[in-house]
This record gives sequence, structure tokens and C-alpha cells, in this order.
Amino acid sequence: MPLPSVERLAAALAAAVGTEVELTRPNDPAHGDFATNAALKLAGREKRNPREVAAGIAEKVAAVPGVERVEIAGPGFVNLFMSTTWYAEAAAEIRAAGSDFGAGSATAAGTQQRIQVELVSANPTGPLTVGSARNGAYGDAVARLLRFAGHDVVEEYYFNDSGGQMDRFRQSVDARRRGEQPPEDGYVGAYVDDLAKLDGDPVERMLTAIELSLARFRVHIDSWQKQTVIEQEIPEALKAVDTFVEDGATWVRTTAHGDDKDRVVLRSNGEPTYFAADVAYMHHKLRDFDRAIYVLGADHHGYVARLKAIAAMIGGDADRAEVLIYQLVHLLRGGEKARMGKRSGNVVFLDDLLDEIGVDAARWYLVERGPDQTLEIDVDLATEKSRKNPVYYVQYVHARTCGLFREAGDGAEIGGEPPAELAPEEKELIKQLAEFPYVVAEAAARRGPQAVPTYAIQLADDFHRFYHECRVLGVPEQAWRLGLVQATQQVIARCLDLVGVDAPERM
RNA sequence: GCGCCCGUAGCUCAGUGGAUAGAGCGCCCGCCUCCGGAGCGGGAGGUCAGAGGUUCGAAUCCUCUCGGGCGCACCA
Repeated sequence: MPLPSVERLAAALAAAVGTEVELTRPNDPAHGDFATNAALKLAGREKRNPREVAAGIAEKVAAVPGVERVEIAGPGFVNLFMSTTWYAEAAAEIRAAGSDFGAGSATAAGTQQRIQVELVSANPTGPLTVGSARNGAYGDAVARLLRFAGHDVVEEYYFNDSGGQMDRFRQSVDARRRGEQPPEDGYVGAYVDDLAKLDGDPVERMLTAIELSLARFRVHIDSWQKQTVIEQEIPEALKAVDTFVEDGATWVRTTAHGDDKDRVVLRSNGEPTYFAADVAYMHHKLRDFDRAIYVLGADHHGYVARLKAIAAMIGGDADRAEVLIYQLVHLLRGGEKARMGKRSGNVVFLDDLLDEIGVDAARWYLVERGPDQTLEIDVDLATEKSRKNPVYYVQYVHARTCGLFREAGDGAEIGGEPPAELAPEEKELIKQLAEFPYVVAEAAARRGPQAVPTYAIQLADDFHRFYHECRVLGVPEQAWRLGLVQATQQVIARCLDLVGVDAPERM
């Protein structure tokens, strides 16, 4: 939930203007604590002089509680300067909200849903690679954001436990056990050799290894879904979609819902295709959930249209299936670019990456960039275990706030009266904190978790500047400033949690 | 050929209609008798790929062009 103090300001402004207004935080402090372009919008619509409209708005806004001063600037911006009382109120509200500050945007809007996020879903034919790691880091961050917004979220992992790929994988390990070459298109690599030395089904062992890797990576899977179970629901699911027979095969008419070609579900020999399982799985998902989110690599983008088509047939609305596509991960090693692939030689496994740069840096790097951006990780640089990683800069804020409370002692009063005049750094910090609810609400709505690290770095900047300029302990403003430290600690801890990074008390 | 994604500082990238386009890394110059210097301040570095268009206003929206990535199975 956004701060009442900010909402009140927006509401008062809307009342003054007569319509919803945008409230922005200018980069330049000279442009006020908040600004609105309402006059520009209004003037355009009503064919009036923007500065005259702005003057009218400014006059009314000057009377709004908490507004200390109003200025008209540029082409017709109305710039607002807030009073110390307003800042104190905002700071108190943030602390009162505690760790829930910023939560519940979907609940407030009445749009909360039961959502399944299907993520990773790599077949158990090898250890998770860095590509799957991006899927996990991105998908899990989206899931955490949606949960924070108030949705009921289940994270599911779907895997193939039968079929050609599994057979080839088992045969590859068996061949190795007999000291023979793997079959054509078989699996090779050190991990195959290792599995050959162990007894039992290599698929089961791989699954266990994947579970351990994900747990280490702090991706919690609520539900593991087997393909063989879903396949049993194929006949029932096919009744729910529009099919026809041609050339001896059974097709789904996905073109009726925007796909560029119809898709075969039953081959002319009667065998179901892989897409038939997709249909059954969609049927399964939409029975239990309002919305099914798929997290897929860019090499699967061709699936989007057909998945949405069957969602339209089964669920009555294509939007009940949502496919999040993330671009591939490239690794830069020794200045050379290497494509990821389980069977190519130049492969980096998730566990190797975690050994090299740690869970915190890995999670951070993999969500810091937008999903549409091809990600490049320079392994040589990331391996350099040092404070060059921006994640440490943000974690340091948390450690520093903890240090201040340790130093202040248990009995210290937190959140006293503000001084008559606030330092610019104090104002910037409070405004930055007040923005958090909007950042997470938008990040959740847009499925763009990269906004969280970006925001966290800005907040870290503001806190470090505040810390540098405003002494906290042993000054008359101690209680007031400890209040700001506490508010920062809450928000930074939440940011780190949303991207799956630890918030350390000491570093 | 068709489709999806990308092109922003030397490098890796934020920024989905507002004021002087930002961060990290790298480079240059400052700041610890003072709560943690894993910090702070300052500087150099941009035709936001290009060309049109919409708009009071475009990195952002539309069209085209040029570059790069990824896909276009009765495979899984």
C-alpha cells in the first residue's frame, strides 16, 4: 500500500485540478519535492496557455496541507515543496507499515488472483546450467513480487520422466557403465561418467541433484509435476479444444486464435505429440488457477501463440496463459563468447557458478537486467571475488544499519521529533523510501523484477549520502534519525528478499 | 521468406510521453584525530543505430531502412 501522506497529496491535487494527475519526483531538487505536468495536459486538451492553467492549479495546491511552497516552472510544470511536518508524517508511516510496507498492491486494487508460475522445468538429463539459472532467478523473482502484491502464487517445476530423451540419457549412462560409447545423439560429459559410477536410475539421481541446486539457489519449488501424469489427461483435455482430422492425424485449430498454423496432437499412427501434453497441461493448470505463467527461454518464443490459443479454447481467454520470455545467457570467458548447451563442451553449470561467485551475486546478476536483454556474464570478472559486485554495495547498507542499532543499544529511542529544518539528504532519503510501493507495484504488474535492484542501488546511494552528511548517534536528532535508519533497513531488506539475496547483519 | 527480441557513455546495462538521458566497471582529481572508507565528493566520456511521422513535448508511440541474437516439425 502506498503511503497515506503521498496518496493524500495526490488526492488533494486531483481535487484541485479536477482530474487524476501524475505526481513525479524531479531529478533536480530545484524543481521541487514533487511535480506535476497536469497543467500541460489540461492546456493541450482545452487549448489554453499552459502557464495560465498552471497558475490556477498552483493557487489551489498551495492550500493543501503539507505543501509549504508552490512554483511554476518551465513550460507549465507545477513544482511542490513539502513541509517538515509532511516528511515526519511520511517517515512515521513507513516505519509503522514495517516489513509489509509496499505490499498488497493487487489486494488494494481488488485484482488478486490464484497464479501458477511454472519455472525452470529442465529435463533431468543433466545438471542445471546457467541458462536454467536465469529462468529460476527471473521466474522466482516474479513469483515473489506477485506474492508480495497479494496474489496466491504456486511455483511449479514440470519435467519429462519418460520418452525418447530420457531413454537416450539412461542408455548413455548404461553404455558408460559397460565401458562402451554412448549411442548416437547420446549424452556425454563428466557428469555422465560420475553417474555411471553410481547404482540406480540416473534420472532419479539427476532430479535429486536439481532439487539440491535449486534449494541452494533459494528457488523454492512448491510442486513437482511429472509429464507422465499429465499425459494421462490428454484424452479428456482434447475434448476441451477444437480439433479436426486431416491426413490421418488429429489437429488443433489454433489458427482460430492467432497461431500461424494448426498443430498436430495425434499423429497418423495414433501417438500423441508433445504438444498434446501441452494441451493437457494447460487444461490441468486452468482448472486450478486463474492464471498460468510460463517462464521460457527465447528459443521457445515460437510457442507463445499456440499456448495462448489453447488457453483461449480451454479457459475462454488467451490472457489466462502468460508466457514470459527471457533472452539467452552468454558467458564471456577469456574474451570468448560461448553459447550455452548441455552437450557442447563449453558449459557452465549453476553449481559451478555458485561456487565461483556465490548465491547472492548470482541471483543479483541474473535479475538485474531486463528479461528482454541478452545477458552477458564475464565469468573471469565475476569470479573476482571482490566488492566490485554491486550487490555488496546494497548489502552494505543493511549491514551498516544493523551496526548503527548495535552501537545505539537496546534502549535507544527510535523515531523522535524531527528538527525544525531537515537536511537535503534526509528529504531525499524519505522521498526515495516513499517511492518503494510504486516501484514494486509496477515491477509486479510488468513482470519486470529488474526494477528492484535498480531501485535498491538508488536507495543505497541516498542512504550512504545521508549517513555521510548526517551524524546519527550522539546528536540531538538521534531518535529521529534512527527512525530513518530503521525505515531504510526495512525497505532494503525487502528489496534483497524480493530478488532472493541475503540481508547480512555484518559483512 | 515469415515471426519474436535487442541496438543508449570505452565496456556491461537502467530508463515503456516530460525539465540538463542515468548507474556500475574502467580512467583522472580530492576526502578517514569523526557512528563500518565494502563509503563520500568532483571530472572526462552520448548524433539514445539511421530516416521519416504523431505530439506543446519522443530514448520511450507509429512506419521504413540498416546491424545483431533467436525461432519457424506428424522432435522432445
